[in-house]
Order: sequence, then C-alpha cells, then structure tokens
Amino acid sequence: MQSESMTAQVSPIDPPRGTRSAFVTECVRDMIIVGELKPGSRINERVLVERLNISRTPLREAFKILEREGLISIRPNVGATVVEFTMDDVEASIDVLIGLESIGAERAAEQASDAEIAEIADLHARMVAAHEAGDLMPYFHLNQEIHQKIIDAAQNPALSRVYAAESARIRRFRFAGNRDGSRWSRARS
Amino acid sequence: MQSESMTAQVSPIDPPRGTRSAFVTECVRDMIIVGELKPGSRINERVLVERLNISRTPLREAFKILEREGLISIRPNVGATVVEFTMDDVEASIDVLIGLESIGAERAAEQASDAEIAEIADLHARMVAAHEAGDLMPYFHLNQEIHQKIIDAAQNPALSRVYAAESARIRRFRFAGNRDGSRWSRARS
DNA sequence: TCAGTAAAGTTTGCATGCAAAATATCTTCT
DNA sequence: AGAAGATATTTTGCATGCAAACTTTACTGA
Repeated sequence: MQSESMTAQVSPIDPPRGTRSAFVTECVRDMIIVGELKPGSRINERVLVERLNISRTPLREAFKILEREGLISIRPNVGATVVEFTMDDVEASIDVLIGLESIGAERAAEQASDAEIAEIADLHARMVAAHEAGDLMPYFHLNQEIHQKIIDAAQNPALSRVYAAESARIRRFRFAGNRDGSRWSRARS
Repeated sequence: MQSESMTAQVSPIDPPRGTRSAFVTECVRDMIIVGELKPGSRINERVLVERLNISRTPLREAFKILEREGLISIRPNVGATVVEFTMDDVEASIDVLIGLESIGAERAAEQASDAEIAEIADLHARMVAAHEAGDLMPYFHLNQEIHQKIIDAAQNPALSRVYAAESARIRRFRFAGNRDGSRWSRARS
C-alpha cells in the first residue's frame, strides 16, 4: 500500500495524480515521517499551499485525515501542529504492535498454509541472524517484512488495518527505536 | 439563505458548539451508528447540508474523518457510501478487540493497583452472572465497562486509542453480536 | 522598566462559485 | 422494443472571498 519510494524533497511542480486531497495527504505525511515537518512545530497552511501549488481546501482535508491518523493535532482557531512523541508514547505503541503481532501469529498458525509458515520461519531465522550480527538495516527490513507476513497470514482485515495504522504512526521512530532490538525480541514466538 | 424552518427531526442541537466540522462529524457518525444512514447507501451531500444547516466544506471534512475511522468509503468523483460489514468483518474486528483486551489485561496485571484489580474482578463476576442469567442489557453494559477499565488500567495511551477506535467502528453491531457471549468469554483471564 | 492594553497584521473556519466528472434523461437507429 | 449515443441535470473537487479568532506589534501609564 505505502510505496517505499521516499520523496526526500517535494517536487516543485506537481503532477496531480488522483485527487488533490489524497496527493496532499501523502505529501504532508511523508514530510512528517521524513522529519521535514518537525514534532511540536506548527504547520503553516499558506506555506504548504504555495509549496504544493494547491488551495487550502484539500490541504485542510488532509489535516483532518492526518489528525485522525495521529500524526498532527489541530487546535480550533489556532492551527495544526506535528504531534510530539515521548519515549513512553513510542514504547506504548510498540507494545500494542507486539500484541497485535501476537494475535496475528496465533490466528496465522491456525489458518496459514504450510508454505506460508515455512516462509515466515525462514524470514524469522534470517531476522534473528541479522539481529545477532548487529546488521541493523537488514534486520529492520526483514523485521518489517516478517511482521507484515504474519499479519497478512492471519487473514483478518481489521487486524491488518489497525496494525498498518499504528505502524505508520511511529514509522519515523523505528530506526531510532531499533538501536537496541531487545524490545523486539519479545515479538519472536 | 438556509431557512430556519422546523427541521427538528433528529438534529441534536441547532447552535453548533465548537467547530462546525467537529459538530458535523459527530452528527453523521451518530446517524451511521443509529442506522439512520444505512450500510451500502450513498450519502447525499446536499441533503445533509440542508439537514444540518451548514455548508459543504465542513461536511466534506467530516467525510474524510469518517472515512479514516472506517465508517464510510469515499470514491473519487462519485461520493461517500456507508461501509457494509459482513459477519466475517465484524468477527474479525471482535477478534482484534479481544486481542487488545488481552494485551490490556496483561499490562494491567503488571501495573494496576490492588484496588483496580479488585474492582475489575468484581465487575467481571457480575458480568459473568448477568451473562449466565441471560440478562443481555446489564451484561452488555458491564461488558463495556469492564473492558474499558481493563484498557485504562494498562495505562497505555496507544492501546486506549486503538481500542476505542476499533470499538467505535463496530458499535452498531455490538448488540447483535452479543446474542451469544461465547466469543467474549475468551477475553476473561 | 515593564505590565497592561489597543491597534495592525495573520491565520483560521466556513460559505459560495465554478469547472469537470458522473449520472440521469431523452433521442435515434436497427 | 431495445441498444447505443447525445443531451441535460446533478454531484463532486477545488479555488476563492470574507468574517471571526488569534497573534504580533506598538503604545500608554505606573
């Protein structure tokens, strides 16, 4: 669903694919995840409007979406600010993610095919190896992949949706949080 | 231009408190939950605009929010429709809710005070009693209460948020789904 | 000097207008 | 009659304008 292609810099000229609203939502979300819009800072509508060459209407719609996603906070008559995460917040989210993965693993074990299980087991072994070798990037990607596989294998749309949403919320902290993988260890079943 | 005719059908309050956007969001959400807007049916902007005495802008913002909440689906250039749930969808959500409650119970057991645990245990006992007595309404409310207590006791904001969101999504199916409480039984720890 | 206040300048929330897309209605031809 | 196409109507997406709320700056008096 989410493309891994990271537009580090927002294109000055915008080829509007789909609706403006969806386009702007993705842009602003990426800006937040990448860190171009920093936690705690207010977001100026006019600046973004000029930057993205769109009017305020789709931008404000994007704000509503991103607020519901938990990435920004809108104070009435004041404006939107990028939400700040404390370390506790991030750990709380990770705790939830781990729990969701447990659910997924449980249901997956009941419903998944042997092939899927084998695939997951393989990914898991490689992930553990990468982790113990201290290879952070491979570990990170394998981690993401295996978690997604587990969730998908459970064949529970609600689970996939909730997991994806919460996962996206703290995506920008994944790298930092991964410095010590000890927390993630508990996700291994 | 909006006449102040007697449109007092279901409209909660005419003077909108807070922002129009928030007001409209709550209104439409309630309409969906109550069943006034039926699953699968398209939502006509103009009708709602006239009904709620507001312009299209806040209504469309509400649509974006409700789409994020999973209550409606917006097809570009076509419009918004109330999402239809299959029984499988509802069961999938319930599965997720149960899983989240398990996480909550686990964390709560670690962090909650004895008083909180006792309170939950008491609620739980009464819930089981109501369930076995076949008292649906008391059971339902106790059920809601105990689940909320457990989630709160875990002191995990992310967990509370995710649970509340998913719970709200299927609120309108709770009664029907409660016919057999057997599924909920597994949430008891 | 600085707290308090008033005026100027921004920024937000919302209503409205318009073009494009989609839907409904009517016509035409086989 | 029924299908295909053309036209009319409705509906959506977006830009823009304006009033209210907020923020910043300038000013006054103690």
